[in-house]
Amino acid sequence: MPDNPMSQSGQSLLFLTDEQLRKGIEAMFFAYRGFTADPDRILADMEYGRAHHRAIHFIHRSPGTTVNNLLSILGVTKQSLNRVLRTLIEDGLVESRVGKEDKRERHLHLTIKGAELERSLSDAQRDRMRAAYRAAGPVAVAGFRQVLEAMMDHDLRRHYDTLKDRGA
Amino acid sequence: MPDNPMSQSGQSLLFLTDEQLRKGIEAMFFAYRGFTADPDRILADMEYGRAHHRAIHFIHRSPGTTVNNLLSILGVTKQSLNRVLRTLIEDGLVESRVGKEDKRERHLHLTIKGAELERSLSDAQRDRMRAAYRAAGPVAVAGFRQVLEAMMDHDLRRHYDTLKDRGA
DNA sequence: CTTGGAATGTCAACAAGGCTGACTTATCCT
DNA sequence: AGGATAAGTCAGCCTTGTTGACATTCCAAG
Repeated sequence: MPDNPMSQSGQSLLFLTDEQLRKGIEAMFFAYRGFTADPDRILADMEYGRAHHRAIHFIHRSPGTTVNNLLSILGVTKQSLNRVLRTLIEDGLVESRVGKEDKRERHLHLTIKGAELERSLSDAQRDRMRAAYRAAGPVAVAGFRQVLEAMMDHDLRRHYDTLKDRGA
Repeated sequence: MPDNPMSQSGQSLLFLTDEQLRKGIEAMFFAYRGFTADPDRILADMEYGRAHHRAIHFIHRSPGTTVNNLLSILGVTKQSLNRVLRTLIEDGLVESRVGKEDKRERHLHLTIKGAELERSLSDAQRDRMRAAYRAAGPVAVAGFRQVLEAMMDHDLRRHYDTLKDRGA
């Protein structure tokens, strides 16, 4: 069946061509813009940016996480994170509690107000994701996740997997 | 077959849960970091950044494109693009030719030197993409593209489609 | 044919959010 | 007691986004 591009041989030949790979690269670029567009719009009205969104997301995801842990998840420097964290704490969106076991540590939690913002940001982002999932269907979604997971750096993949199954 | 998560009913119930959507969001976040990591490493050694990479990519992709067209593809202001473009032109990676029909326009082309950098950047990025594609397989790749395409903003999707099939 | 508006591209100045490096404070652990 | 670790801070830099003002060119209405 040499004419059917979906045949085994056709698949194995075509999906790794430079042309296919380049389309994948451009798809990532354009899709990521869409992915961040809705939260960005919400944040633009406040004095926050994408960095605040990321911090809020992962604090919500791992309540009580330490600054150090957040640092390695986000992959930024401590100074960068600290600037963001300081404004979030000052504005009463995030609470920093001295560690009970180890008093050097600070455990981060969202306040009610912080959880509200997290909710509105993730609602917006999930709405788009849901529409994309629905349009593409469950088989496509499984493939989407597989490729993304294979694309991650080893270290980030570890963080992703650690978060992955909590509460699933 | 109520126990098989891959059954029709299981699929249609599970792939749109908030939990599934949140995992997709995190997969996008971590995968995008991997996606840009290799070109970023190359660029860090020079005095360029990700913005230069994007400009070079799309000039390579659409030789002779105007500044205005590039602007709407990249979705930045013309001042932002101009700064990047100016350094690329000064360094002899990009050539800007006054339009023949409309002298207000500037048509952009990569020089030999520019094409060499483009090559090394896209080689690095394609290598990672190829490994991910190979690991996930052709069916997953098709799904990956479907979900990403459904996630794009309408305007960006138009640009993506316009680029999509040239030379494929 | 000229003149005014629209379009294209350039320059100047500023802000967000990355980065490095040096340092302090508090705490833990050997 | 003393080194290692967690967090926070200050200073200063770079990239890359922003807005506003401006020059050039085109085109169409008077």
